[in-house]
Amino acid sequence: MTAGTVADTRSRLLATALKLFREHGVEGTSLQMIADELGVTKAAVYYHFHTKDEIAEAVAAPALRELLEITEAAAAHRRQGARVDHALAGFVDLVVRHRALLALCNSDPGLVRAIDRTLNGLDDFKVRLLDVLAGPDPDLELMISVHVALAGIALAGGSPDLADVDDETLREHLTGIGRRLLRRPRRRA
Amino acid sequence: MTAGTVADTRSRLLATALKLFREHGVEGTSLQMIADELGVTKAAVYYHFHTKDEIAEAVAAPALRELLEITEAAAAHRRQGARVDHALAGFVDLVVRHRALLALCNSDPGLVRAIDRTLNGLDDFKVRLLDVLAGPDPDLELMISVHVALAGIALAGGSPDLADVDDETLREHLTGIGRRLLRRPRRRA
DNA sequence: GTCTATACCGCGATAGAC
DNA sequence: GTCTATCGCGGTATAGAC
Repeated sequence: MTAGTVADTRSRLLATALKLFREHGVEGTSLQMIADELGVTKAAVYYHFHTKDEIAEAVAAPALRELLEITEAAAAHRRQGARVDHALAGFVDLVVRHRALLALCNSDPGLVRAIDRTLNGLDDFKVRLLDVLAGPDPDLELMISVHVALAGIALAGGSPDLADVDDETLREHLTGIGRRLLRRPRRRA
Repeated sequence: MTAGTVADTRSRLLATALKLFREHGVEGTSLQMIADELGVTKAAVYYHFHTKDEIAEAVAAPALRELLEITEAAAAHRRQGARVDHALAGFVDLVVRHRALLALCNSDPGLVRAIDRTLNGLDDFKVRLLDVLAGPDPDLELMISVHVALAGIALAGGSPDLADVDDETLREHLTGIGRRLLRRPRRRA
């Protein structure tokens, strides 16, 4: 029997959307294009997602959920040093693994807007992560360093110039740079 | 006599556009809104700028021109150390002075897109600046550091979290962080 | 040279038939 | 669950008044 038609159409739709987003950006992709590629009408797309933003959010959701989990897990450590290590390593890893998505965010912030409009997500995550990385009563220098580190790592990860660096190498370098910025220069073994 | 009506309308238009862009973002600002605020019709706006992108470009143009000049001036130094110092100081200064504009870029990359579509600008500038900062045959670590530094400084400068840090203080901290990232830790007097 | 009136077409979105 | 039809608004474009 033809079971799972619903979930199937939904996931086919998401896959198609992601592909088109990567090619044309979020704003540059119309619902019509998605519908045509799927062989249905615009209105059919609306049945599954009531808004273009919802589609963008669904595309970005897995990475965001991961970021939240990493941050919470990091916050659970007892020592501040361990919190920073965990959060930094997790953030770098996330950035490296999702750099295609990040490149999309940078070139087309329609994604960013969609995310924090519908999921109210980015701000919460950012504040929480900044907290964990800066620790209690950070001085101004450290606060600014944390901002530079997060923004710099995320954007550098998504930069087309570094697209052909392999994941492991990029991860190592970004972690090292992050540790220097956050005043934790050396890592054991 | 009523001289300078032309330039006047054009600059009033730009000022109005900038104000509305700051309030609603580039994509969130319609030509109709700009026209209404000025008390003219959409077509009148079209007379001065044939495209919305042209308006966005005109808003960002002064900062971009400055960036180009700084980069070229930096490249003219004889020693690589002096080139880095000049470019870094100039970049940080630019970021700090134009952080309102930068905040706009971050929250609404419509600006970014408009810029490098019409002016073909961002990429050229970025490549040139990366060159100057990384110097001849940079290793991978330095290349990545430069990316992190540029992206991090620009985004941190535009961050709303740091909006109430005064210019001079922000400039000092960003410069210090940049120098650490670019392996030029100490600055003389 | 500067603006108004008017139009076009594609977009995101909605209502309702099948 | 998908379609047709329709809406209002957006950016773009032209003709023509002054």
